[in-house]
Amino acid sequence: MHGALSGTRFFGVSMLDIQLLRTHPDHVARLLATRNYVFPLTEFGELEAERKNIQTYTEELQARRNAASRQIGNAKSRGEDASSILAEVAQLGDELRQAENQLQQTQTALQHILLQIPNLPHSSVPEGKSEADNREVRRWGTPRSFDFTVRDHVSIGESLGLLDLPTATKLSGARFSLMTGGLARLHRALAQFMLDVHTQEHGYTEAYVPYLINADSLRGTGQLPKFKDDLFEIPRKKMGMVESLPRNEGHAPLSSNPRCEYEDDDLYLIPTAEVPLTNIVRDRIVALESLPLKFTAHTPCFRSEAGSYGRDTRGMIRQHQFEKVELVQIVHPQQSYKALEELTGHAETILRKLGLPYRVMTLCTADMGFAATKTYDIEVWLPEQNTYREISSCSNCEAFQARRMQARFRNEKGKPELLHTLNGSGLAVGRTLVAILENFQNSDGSVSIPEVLRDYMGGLGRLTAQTE
RNA sequence: GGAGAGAUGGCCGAGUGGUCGAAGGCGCUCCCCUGCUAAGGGAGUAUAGGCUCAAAAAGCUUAUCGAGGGUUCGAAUCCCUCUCUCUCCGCCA
Repeated sequence: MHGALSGTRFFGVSMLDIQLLRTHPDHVARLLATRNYVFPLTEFGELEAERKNIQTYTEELQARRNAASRQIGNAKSRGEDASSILAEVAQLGDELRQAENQLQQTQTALQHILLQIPNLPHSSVPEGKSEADNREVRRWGTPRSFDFTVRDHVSIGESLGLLDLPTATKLSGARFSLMTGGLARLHRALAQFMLDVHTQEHGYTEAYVPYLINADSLRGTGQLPKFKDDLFEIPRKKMGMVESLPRNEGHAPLSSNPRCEYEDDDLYLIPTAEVPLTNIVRDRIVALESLPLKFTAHTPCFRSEAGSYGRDTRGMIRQHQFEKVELVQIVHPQQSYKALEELTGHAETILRKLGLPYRVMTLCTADMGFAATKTYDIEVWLPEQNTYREISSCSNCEAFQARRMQARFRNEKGKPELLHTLNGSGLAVGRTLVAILENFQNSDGSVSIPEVLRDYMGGLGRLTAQTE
């Protein structure tokens, strides 16, 4: 019927608990401010009041119409004359239609606000203004000291003849890589190794997932509608001319659909496997006993990185295409912070096994991603840059994504309840490769291969210029 | 790509304009009965939103039968568009 008015659809895509927003808007605004997000309190308040009025009025009219229609049905089934009720209810039509349109407009306006709001930070997250306020939690490993001049991964890879960035640029453009021989194999070995550790030691279920994904899924995890520019969009070819025919015969304009401005048939290249893995539970009510769900997948990731031109332009640190082994957990709300610690530990395990020094940072309120309530970044030591660089980001999203996805479980009372979702890189493969090249470089230009990877490398102990 | 058939609650499945949020069955929950088990009897069993309310409880109400739109006083049912599933043909790794 009038689906756009349906509460389920409408509030299903809001990100914060709408009740919380209504009852404690000031509190929410204060928390959001710590994320450098200015919540339009006044506008929200006004729209909310308007919504309340119109919705009450609309539903009242609907109730009257429904009652009248029922009477008509009754009368007719008894063979009585219903024309007086019919005439009475006929007047309702215009009024109702108008009210419904108004309600829809208000809902849409409200929706625009709601869709932009990031998640609220957890109380344990340090307040801060920039990444400078992130807090170090722990450090592992000691950066090696070199008795020769350290080189960066580009220089190492190119002099080995295994990394060819100019050719990648010829093939595709800036921010793509071409690796060959032992380096390509090392890259593959890393992904295999990570997957094996997570499936065999950490209890994750390996998944093979689509790399092209729809708008519903991206909305579910929070990439849409706000971060559309960061995505590669694949338009569906519709060659037929049929499309030029009018699609809607009714009066309702297309734009009255609150979702349509970013809803389309197009597919998008996944920016991370978090999207397909987390969306596994979208529109599902899972059994309590099945929790926690733990998935891992090795996938390419595609990012247009529209906002970061000029950062990390050299080398493989920031690419349009890179590989990642992703960890996703779908958990009981009471378990999610414990799960965050575990998941972060799972990612750390990879670095420990590889022997790469790292530190763990708690991101401050200003530096967290859109969907997260709390995030640990794991930063690996890069000797040439003489600093730690992000190699993994592990987040608890609490019910933020679950609310958008309508991902629920049946709780102890048998009632549906929103799940909590977590994700983290375990790890970014390209950056791990960079870290290996730089940390394990030798004075003769070769690179030692970490012990745990040698089985995956056919026993090879080091990459040399001759490495095939 | 061509031709056809479908999409209903946790599951199966009925329902072609009115009292249908939806028969019946299965499952599940509670109660009764039986010494235990099995069988049997009874009751209940969708989700989301809004309003009243300090809150809870409760009450009233709206929406939802793949999605969106239309017709109608009234749509699971009629019309249009889309998505997905199945069968056959073609093509293909």
